[in-house]
Amino acid sequence: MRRLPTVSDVAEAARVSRQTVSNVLNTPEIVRPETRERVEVAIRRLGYRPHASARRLRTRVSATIGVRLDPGTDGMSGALLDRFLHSLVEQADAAGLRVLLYTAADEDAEIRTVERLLDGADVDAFVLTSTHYGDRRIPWLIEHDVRFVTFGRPWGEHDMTDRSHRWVDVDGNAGLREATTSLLARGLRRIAFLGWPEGSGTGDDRRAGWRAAMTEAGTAPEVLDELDLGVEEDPHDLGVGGSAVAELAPAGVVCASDSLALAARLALGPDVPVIGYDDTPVARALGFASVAQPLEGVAQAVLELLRSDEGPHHRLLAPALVER
Amino acid sequence: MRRLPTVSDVAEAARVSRQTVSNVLNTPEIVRPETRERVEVAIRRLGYRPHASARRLRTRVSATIGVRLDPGTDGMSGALLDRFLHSLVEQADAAGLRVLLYTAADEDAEIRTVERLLDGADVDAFVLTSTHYGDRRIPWLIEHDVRFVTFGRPWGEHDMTDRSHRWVDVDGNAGLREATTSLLARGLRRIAFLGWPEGSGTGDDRRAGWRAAMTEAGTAPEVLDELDLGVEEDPHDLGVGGSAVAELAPAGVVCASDSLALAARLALGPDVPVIGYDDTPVARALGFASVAQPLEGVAQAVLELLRSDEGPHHRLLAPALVER
DNA sequence: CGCTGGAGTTTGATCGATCAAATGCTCGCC
DNA sequence: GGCGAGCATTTGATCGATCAAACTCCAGCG
Repeated sequence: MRRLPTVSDVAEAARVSRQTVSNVLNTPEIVRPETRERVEVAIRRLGYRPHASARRLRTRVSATIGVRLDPGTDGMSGALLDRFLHSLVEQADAAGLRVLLYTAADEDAEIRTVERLLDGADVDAFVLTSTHYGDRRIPWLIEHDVRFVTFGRPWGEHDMTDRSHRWVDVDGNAGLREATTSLLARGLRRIAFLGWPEGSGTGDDRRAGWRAAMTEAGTAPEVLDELDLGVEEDPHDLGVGGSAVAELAPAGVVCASDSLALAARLALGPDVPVIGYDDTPVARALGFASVAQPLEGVAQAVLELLRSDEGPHHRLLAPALVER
Repeated sequence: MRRLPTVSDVAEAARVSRQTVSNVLNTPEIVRPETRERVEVAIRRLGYRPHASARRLRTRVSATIGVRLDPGTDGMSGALLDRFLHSLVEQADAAGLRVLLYTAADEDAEIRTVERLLDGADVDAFVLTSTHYGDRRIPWLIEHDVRFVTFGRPWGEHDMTDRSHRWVDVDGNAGLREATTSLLARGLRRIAFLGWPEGSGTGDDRRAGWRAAMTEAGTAPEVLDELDLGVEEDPHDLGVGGSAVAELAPAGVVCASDSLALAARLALGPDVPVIGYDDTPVARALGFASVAQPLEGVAQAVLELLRSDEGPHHRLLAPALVER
């Protein structure tokens, strides 16, 4: 394979110095227009492309984002991460950033991996998904002054407005409120909520959205409690959630996930409207409504927060109800 | 942030030269054991980690694999790629390789991206998924002497035994044969096939597996043709496949995908056994059997083919039927 | 006329590693 | 005793880019 052209080759061809070529690439505004033009022609003619590793060595910037690929996500929303990743890579690319994947069995292993990636100058910022209660990675990253953004708010623990922790999240509360409202608008009153047991941040947030909309519509507290179902999600058995919701004989159901919605749908049949969460292919296939996360928007927000130092350090995006 | 230790720092601490430290890391067998020991102690004490970019600049090897994240895969098997990616990253990490993602809108854009990644020494090998009939990327890669492996055989076009194209694939034919045989073993005879219209490599391969098993069991050709359904898959409407398969009133159905299996299942009810393909969460949730691709095995095979120059240049793996 | 300042460009050093060649050392053999 | 072979280690150059400082013009001004 032929030797690739370097800045020096371009410099020679354009009869300028290496540094001027470098300037044309990095700070074109300080180069006189006619010189710049000459260099740009030479770049195109030689098919020059900067050598990323050489640049990284010198600048100590890798322009690469590390993203962890979670092991566990074997649920129905595995495709969710997939779509998010796709948007992220697409937009990162447009911004001249690369996306490097890594995995780790547990948090400690992840911290070691992160250390390795940072020291090797492979990666200079991280995007974390599926943060959870008491996540040990967050304080470690903050303490080591590592740039990162999480997709998911910090539940509990430290202050949500802490500027050292940048995060982007989707407003599940608003999502369920909208879902519930849409059923209320159809004249339905007895709308059940099928979610997970209390204790998970996202789950409780979604539940609260349903409660708010129902309360606003004048539902009595004891009815609300009756209609509120929290079940452990079991990918191998939809029965639990299904039979529980069938017993209530609700006029409609809003759910914390599409797989719960699937359980409800199968138990209740197509005549009782069911609304899921995440708008997975299952929802599309079975034709029930679902709350869709704006993943492109999340990806965009993540990149913006990673790059800027000013402005807000967190972003809460509204999901959209996909009616069917 | 403190300055990271370099080879020179380690060399000084161990009272040897830079090169000896480098040798301990890369070719430990040529270093005298006691010297090696001293250097290793210094490495641990200083917490030294090689600077990946510096090494890449010098060696022109990036130890990074580029993987394209497809845009289209919005079907039910999007999670498939996800699981494959996870295995790949995990195993690549164990082998000291990194995985970099990229996207591209079309094949030409992908070729340009690949060029950029290669020239920037960001990536030195590629893994391509979802190869299709007449894929222009393959000849380009071969011609430019780029190391790559595809997950998916070359359908049609050039010789499947061509050593310049390394590939790994799953034997869908064997998978459907096994699925069909398992239903035959239960005493069922009228087993339908629900797949895509003829013309797709994977689809026809799976169909052929069903045909082989059925023919072996003594099914007459005209019955076979009657039981053979090819429908366009439409994620928004399962009706087409469902009503077609219901009309046949089969004793069992084997399908080319889980979403087709879902359509069959919904149309026929839980009493007619249905077998899907890909073992997605939907199959698990609804409790129908499915042919599972051995994705960890695929990832392992991909890495083996990428690394070795000897031995076979392609690998066909057998899937496993997951009964339920 | 000479001095200052700034825009535009060039020069030399550097990032952290590995390669290629040179050096020192020990051992065996004539 | 001298010499070549072979092992272990060191030295100097290099990969391709950017940084920091130096240099060259030329306009503006007292």
